[in-house]
Amino acid sequence: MARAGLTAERLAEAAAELADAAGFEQVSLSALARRFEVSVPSLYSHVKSTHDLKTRVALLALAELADRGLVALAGRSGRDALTALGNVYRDYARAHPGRYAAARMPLDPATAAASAGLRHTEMIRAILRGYDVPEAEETHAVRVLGATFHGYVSLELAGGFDHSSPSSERSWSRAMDALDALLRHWPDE
Amino acid sequence: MARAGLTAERLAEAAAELADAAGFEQVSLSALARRFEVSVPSLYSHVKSTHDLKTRVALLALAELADRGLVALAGRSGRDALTALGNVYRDYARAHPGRYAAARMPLDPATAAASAGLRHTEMIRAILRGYDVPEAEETHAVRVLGATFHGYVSLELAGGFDHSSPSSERSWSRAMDALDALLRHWPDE
DNA sequence: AGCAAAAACCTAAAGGCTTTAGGAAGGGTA
DNA sequence: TACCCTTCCTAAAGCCTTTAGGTTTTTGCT
Repeated sequence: MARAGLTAERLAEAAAELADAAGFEQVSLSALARRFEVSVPSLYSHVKSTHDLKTRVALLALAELADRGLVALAGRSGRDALTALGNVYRDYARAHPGRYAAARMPLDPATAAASAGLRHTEMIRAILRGYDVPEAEETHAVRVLGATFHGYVSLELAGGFDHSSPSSERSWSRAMDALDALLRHWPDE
Repeated sequence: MARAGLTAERLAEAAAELADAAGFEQVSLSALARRFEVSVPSLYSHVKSTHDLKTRVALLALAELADRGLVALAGRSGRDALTALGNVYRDYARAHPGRYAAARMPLDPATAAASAGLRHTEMIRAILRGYDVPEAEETHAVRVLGATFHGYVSLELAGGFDHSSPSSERSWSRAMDALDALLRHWPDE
């Protein structure tokens, strides 16, 4: 019988699509087996476990996000760079909620170190170059920016800002204004 | 045979303990049935489904958090109030990670409306009374504060700030400084 | 107290998911 | 061609949820 020609990469890609369509928690080897018309145990030739599969989706999402962030930051600085990167996260989360959820999955330290996670830190750090945040404060500022980006996107995605005015669109824009103002006037220690 | 004397509330409480000890995803009717030495289907007399159970844990956590927030805000204003409420979220998340995860669970609109979620919004709005944020900007500021609180706590809980200096403790303190500064100098529209 | 109805509990069973064990077939290579 | 590695298979065990339908305990009303 004809082979499906599976690889761990193709499985991760299909799992990412499934996650976006049905939610990250719905990702299962069973679902993928159906999708590729293959028996479930066959998938264990490519992937160690469901957790392994999900981890691959997480790494995929982190890498895609970092790629997009890098493109968005090219040639921009200051407020421009800030909103560009913010929009990358927000747009990605809305277009690929399952992948975004995957990217938030806790990774074990070794996997995390080999992931694109560090590139994300670097990108936020790059934004700070357009502002006068003292070097000793950089990490703090990176964490605050990362937290606000992630927190906003995560609350918005969970529907926290639905059905109430003003629109989330407007609040997001004001959030970017606020972060810009914050970085321009970063408080003294 | 003696009855276990279960109620939906007792189940939710036990589920919350289980969530804190083993993770919110580990919450299951099976585990609770073992815990109370009762058959699994018996639990359906008290709870409609696993989803129902998890929703109850979410409501429990939201209410506990709101209660603590209210106490923390009493008699405080400005920066004091800001850090007090921030610490409530952060401390709760660290002491009760499973409950905190539950509180972030997406609720359907009707359930969300009946939850303590609105009290949370009110508490953050109360903090703004200590600052000169224009009324038309209140909702935006509430969302930014909520996003930063949640985002920071969530990233910290996922281990994002482990194994790197400076300490997360220090960054949290600086994050509170930053939010305070932001509210004192909220940017014009 | 007596008794019926409601509530709490049970067993049985179906169906979905993961994972391991062990075997068969496709495809490349000597 | 013959071999071997990889991909795929069936079988089976173990966990989880949920529904169906029956029994026992408790409650509450007369």
